[in-house]
Amino acid sequence: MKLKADRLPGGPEEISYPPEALNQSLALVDCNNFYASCERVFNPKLNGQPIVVLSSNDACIIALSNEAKQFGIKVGEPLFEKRDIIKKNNIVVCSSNFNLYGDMSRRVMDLLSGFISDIEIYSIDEAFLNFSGHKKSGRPSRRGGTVGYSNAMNPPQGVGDPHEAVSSVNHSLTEYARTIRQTIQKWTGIPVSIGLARTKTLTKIASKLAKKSKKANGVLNLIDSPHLDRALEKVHVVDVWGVGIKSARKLIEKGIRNALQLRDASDNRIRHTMGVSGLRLVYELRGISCHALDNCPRPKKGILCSQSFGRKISDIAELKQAITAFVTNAAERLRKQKSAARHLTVFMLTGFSEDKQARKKQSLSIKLPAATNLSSELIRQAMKAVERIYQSGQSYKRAGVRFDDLVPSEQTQISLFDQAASAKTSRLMETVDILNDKLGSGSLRYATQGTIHPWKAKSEMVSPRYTTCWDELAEVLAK
DNA sequence: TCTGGGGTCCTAGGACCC
DNA sequence: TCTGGGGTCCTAGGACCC
Repeated sequence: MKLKADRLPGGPEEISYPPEALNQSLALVDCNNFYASCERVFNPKLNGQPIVVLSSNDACIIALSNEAKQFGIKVGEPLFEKRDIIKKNNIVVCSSNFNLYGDMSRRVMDLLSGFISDIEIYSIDEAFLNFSGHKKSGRPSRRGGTVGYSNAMNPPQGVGDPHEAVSSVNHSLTEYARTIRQTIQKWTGIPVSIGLARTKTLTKIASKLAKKSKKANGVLNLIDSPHLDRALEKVHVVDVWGVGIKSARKLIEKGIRNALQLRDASDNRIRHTMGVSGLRLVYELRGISCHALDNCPRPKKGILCSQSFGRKISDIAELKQAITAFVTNAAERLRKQKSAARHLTVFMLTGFSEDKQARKKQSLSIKLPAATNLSSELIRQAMKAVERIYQSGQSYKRAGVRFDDLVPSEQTQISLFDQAASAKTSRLMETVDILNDKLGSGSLRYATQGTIHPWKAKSEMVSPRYTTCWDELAEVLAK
């Protein structure tokens, strides 16, 4: 594909990029060490302490406080490999507590939405904000709010000399970001870093530098900044959003080591090394937006439930119990977003082999006779799949189920013959969902799930669900 | 003996993200 | 002894068609 300067990579050639691809003012708000920070909010004894937070099954380290990072521990490393360092340095170890993190995330995002309506919640601890419309404050946005700053904190609008106006608006944006940062810290206890720039990829870089730099004090504005090139030069190529370890190796081989060199590399070279995604990324580094802000949450395209077992499992009955539980969980989420699946995949993995690398994976994908979100039907199909791929004598350490090819549930085709029975099952599902929502997930279960779960994951060092469970509220002692 | 070419659709797997 | 879980997008290659 030949690219012209004013065409966006990956799109039809006749589409030139829209003017708004060039002059956006975006921000990325990124919570610092989010899980570790959540643990600290309700347990101030942890302030200043090194903390690591574990994945499900207490297996891997998935988050660290700054203090813990200093000991050279990295995200993704298995706990058992770091036991010595943890013990020696009195590092606090927490099992993950997603009830708590999810609720804290909601609080942060609610506050952000109060500041600006054009917001994309990108992950549990990050959101992109779009300030591009600030000169037209008051214009209705797609979400029904207004584009621009909230009234209480409307910054001065630039007037007079256009250059001065831009820099004045830009300055006020930085100040506004500081206000946001202070408010989040004060109201939720979560520290955040904010990066401002023309494209999402550049805001990622800005927020990363904001986090590191003492001078930036948590906010870095790279919009029209004379320091942009120097900033890009500081960022190693593997730290650029969208460059993983595989691409980084290839780029380094070609002498591209930092974000500045990546930005200035030729289109052909990048297209050849990293494909069209790489090209988009490089355009973003040049200030041309290829990843628009998406402020409208869309239904998932696939829904997955998988888990590593607390111990190895070789009994097919136990495997079936686990898979039934996974299907039930994923089907609940499927119905929640009002989708039905046309495709179901069951997979099972052995433990790691002795060379610590290869693990055997068996999987089977089934095209369902009709799109469905009924747990009973999905379980029936999944059980057939288990029977087909299960190998007696094999011991499994992880399994899962995935629904794909999702369609809106009202589009599902039901044969006339099945219509009455299916309507009845749908009503049953609705009731089960309502009750489980009220009484707690898993209160009503299919019998095949069983009542004893030897495959359940470990979670031995979990903190209380301070904000989402009445029995586990934080206690304050008054003396 | 000689063994098209272009198109579409589907799927598995790779790479990446948090 | 002990190696997470939930996603998205892209690509290559096979099957199939004319």
